[in-house]
Amino acid sequence: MPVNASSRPDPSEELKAVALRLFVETSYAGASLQQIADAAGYSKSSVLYHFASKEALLEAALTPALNGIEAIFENLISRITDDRLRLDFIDEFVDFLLEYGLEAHIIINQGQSLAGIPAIDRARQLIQHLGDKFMTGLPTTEQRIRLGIALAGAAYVVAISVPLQSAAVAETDVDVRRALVDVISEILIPFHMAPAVAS
Amino acid sequence: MPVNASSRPDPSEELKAVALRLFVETSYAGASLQQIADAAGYSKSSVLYHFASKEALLEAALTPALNGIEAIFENLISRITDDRLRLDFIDEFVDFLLEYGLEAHIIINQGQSLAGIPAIDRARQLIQHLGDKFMTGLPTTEQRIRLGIALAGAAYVVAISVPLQSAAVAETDVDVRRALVDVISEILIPFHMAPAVAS
DNA sequence: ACCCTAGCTGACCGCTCGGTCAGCTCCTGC
DNA sequence: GCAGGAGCTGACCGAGCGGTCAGCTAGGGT
Repeated sequence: MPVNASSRPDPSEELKAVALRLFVETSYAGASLQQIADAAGYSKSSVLYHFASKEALLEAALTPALNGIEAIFENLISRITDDRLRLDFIDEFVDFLLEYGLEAHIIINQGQSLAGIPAIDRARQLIQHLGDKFMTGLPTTEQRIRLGIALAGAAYVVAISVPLQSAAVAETDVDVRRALVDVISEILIPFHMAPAVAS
Repeated sequence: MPVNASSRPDPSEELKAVALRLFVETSYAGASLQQIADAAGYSKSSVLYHFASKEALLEAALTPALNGIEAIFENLISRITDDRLRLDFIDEFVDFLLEYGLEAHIIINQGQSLAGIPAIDRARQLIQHLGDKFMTGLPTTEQRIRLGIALAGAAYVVAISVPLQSAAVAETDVDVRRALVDVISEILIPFHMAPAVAS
């Protein structure tokens, strides 16, 4: 057989997926290579055959998500200064979260403790880039909190709700997607208005 | 001297504070007793003299926050069905976050992996209690996501911004508090309306 | 002067961690 | 049919983990 049947998918992909799940559930430090190997049905040695180290496994697991978010951040400035483009941006960001919720969860919640790992540093740089650009000309406390709640809140909601369903990405997903876009848009819409007068 | 001067505060309190910070920065599994002891200026044995185990240290560090949130959840049903009371609730919740941001961060982001530890289980039970009551009669996908983004997003924003300033809880804190209350209220206000028609 | 306890510590324990290595078993190209 | 590499594994390593324990040192009560 050329590729392979459903019995045993690509071991590397399988390991990355299992590792990702455990890194989220137990934290990077808390998930051991032995646990990952057991959960994937391999030996610890086999994991280290496919990936040079635990850190390399993390990097490999995160890389696709990083490439994805980097693509979304292309032409970031123009995409957030124009109201219609900003809605497009939110749209793509939600799509990104739904596809890479686990990766986002790791970067957001464990990024600080994993500083020094190239992939993590790259991710945090991207996030800071986003924050800087988004805030350009709007550096009030409320704006900062608005962005933080919208993006971090959305990332959290997706990360904890995705593993509950895993497969079956049917109608539920459509509902979730639309609700996410609606709520995030609502939170971030006041960005083009005046400095937000408290009621 | 009856209590003690600023030179050496209560060792237990000091250890709990240091442990809390490291549990957030490095995760519970990733923060070793040795690191905690070093950071607090004690030996590992001394930490285990004050707290029977690493788990007991975590429990002791989280308990005040749990008592605080439990008090806020008193009469939860009446506080969220009435619009004015709901605003009071949000008000107190934000105060809680500003005081116990680190504890909230641990419970939200590491609660799953720490299941089995009594204090954590109690915390997760409280959160589920909140979710159940808040959703009563409003079980749409959007409502669920609204609540998740508002509360988790706020908790995240507070948890990462608090350690940056630590002391100096001056005017900045007032700004942050007001912004948090405004944004959360705005997100949760539609809760008393009809089942939320998409635009 | 005495003891006793609170506070703290270094030495040590069993265990698991991430990582190395020699060697096993297939499958493929020749 | 056999050489060779890809895939995988168990045995093993030093290091660090959480936790135990005997013992040191003050200081207060009597």
